[in-house]
Amino acid sequence: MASMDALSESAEMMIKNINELAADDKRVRTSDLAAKTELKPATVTEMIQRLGDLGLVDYEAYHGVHLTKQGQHVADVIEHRFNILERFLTEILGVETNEASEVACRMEHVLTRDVEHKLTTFLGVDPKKESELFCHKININENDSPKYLPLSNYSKGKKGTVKLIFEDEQLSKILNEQGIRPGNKIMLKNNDDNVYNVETDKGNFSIDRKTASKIIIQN
Amino acid sequence: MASMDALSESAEMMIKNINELAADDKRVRTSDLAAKTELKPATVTEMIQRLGDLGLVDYEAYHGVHLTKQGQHVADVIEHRFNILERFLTEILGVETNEASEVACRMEHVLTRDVEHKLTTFLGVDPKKESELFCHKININENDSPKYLPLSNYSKGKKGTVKLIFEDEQLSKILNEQGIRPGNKIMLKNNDDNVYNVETDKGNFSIDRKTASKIIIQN
DNA sequence: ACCCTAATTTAGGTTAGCCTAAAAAATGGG
DNA sequence: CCCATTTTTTAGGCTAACCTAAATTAGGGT
Repeated sequence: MASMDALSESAEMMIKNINELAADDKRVRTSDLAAKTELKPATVTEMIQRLGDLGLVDYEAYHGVHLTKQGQHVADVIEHRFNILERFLTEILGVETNEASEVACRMEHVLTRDVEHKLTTFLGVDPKKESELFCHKININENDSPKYLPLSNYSKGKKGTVKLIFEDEQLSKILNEQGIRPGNKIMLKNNDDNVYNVETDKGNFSIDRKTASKIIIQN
Repeated sequence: MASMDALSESAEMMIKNINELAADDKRVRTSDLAAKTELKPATVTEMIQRLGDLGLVDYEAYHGVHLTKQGQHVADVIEHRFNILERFLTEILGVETNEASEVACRMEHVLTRDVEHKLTTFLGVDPKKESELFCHKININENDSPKYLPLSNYSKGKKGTVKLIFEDEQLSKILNEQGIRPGNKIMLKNNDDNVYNVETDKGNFSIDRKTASKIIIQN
């Protein structure tokens, strides 16, 4: 199977265009591809022959092309990458439509699966839907998923980084001064049911359980 | 003047590498470029001769190259594009460093000025600093500043509506319970470089910068 | 000052991706 | 069912970006 990453931008664009011209299951004609890509017919012929050799299209001389299952998969991935990039550029950055679609069309060829997946998550699309595009499931975030726990749930000796503090400003300020502020590393030295002894870069100190439950730590 | 957009990825990479090897004002040697780019010396010679013809480097046979003012400008733009792309990929999307830097290295060549500028604003770098790179100032975002910004980029007292939260389910859930969920209104009460104090309908709390950068607010 | 080695360039080859012009195949109207 | 027109392919050429091998230049040691 021809790996996606091996394909040139030109080859990927050709596959994309074949896909976009394929109404029903009809074969796509050389001249239509030439018109859409703004390439000369001879160039298109050359390209689709190469894609045929790679098993990405079913090419028959004088009778156009049709995406193979493999080719269709490539087209789907590229289309999805284009869509999320375009959405990111317009919805998040506020780039004007035409420019967004040009830039997305260049960027779609250099995304990796992981970046694609994370950008998809960022935009709020169900990543499960997306990952169906891939034969073998990807579980990118399974191993490295951070664990967020309230300090009150931490076990002795565990180290982590303060992530959030749910509290009024006053307490926040006090904790702050003791080195318990979002972004700082702390370590739970030991605790009993009511008192949590913590080490921060400012030294050691103790917190009651209720307060500890409002300090969220990421390990 | 050779327009940036006319340069191939290879040519831009060569300029980037010349820039990175240029200590003080010393001329950069062919062999050092060959080592860094993993190209053969003959290929490097060919390239830098072409860049010389374009007026981007000052090439003297057997005596290496030096970026011209024009070439330095190209290098600065590319470096900046790389930096913001890398920051976006790691800080916002959470892409792992090595992969982020590879992807950024491919994407840096297809960004437009407008996208570069808007991404810079999104990441919270002073766009004035950036625009010094360009001979003629661009004021793209002065009127139409993007509607969506990470919380980390908000200014004190500013109110907005939570739009997206990019994070794993666990953190999402925690934020949710505190009133930080898409659709809810929040207000940034104040912040310093690392800690953001936010008011929601559930009360006040504090967030670290990295987390704040993943909460996208619409004003 | 001279020579030897390392660095560099030149010469010539390859491939992908474009082109034009000419040849070949399909197709449809009479 | 045939041939004129359109479509497609083949043939041959070009450039950028890579390569190897051979020729050339630079520079340090004696």
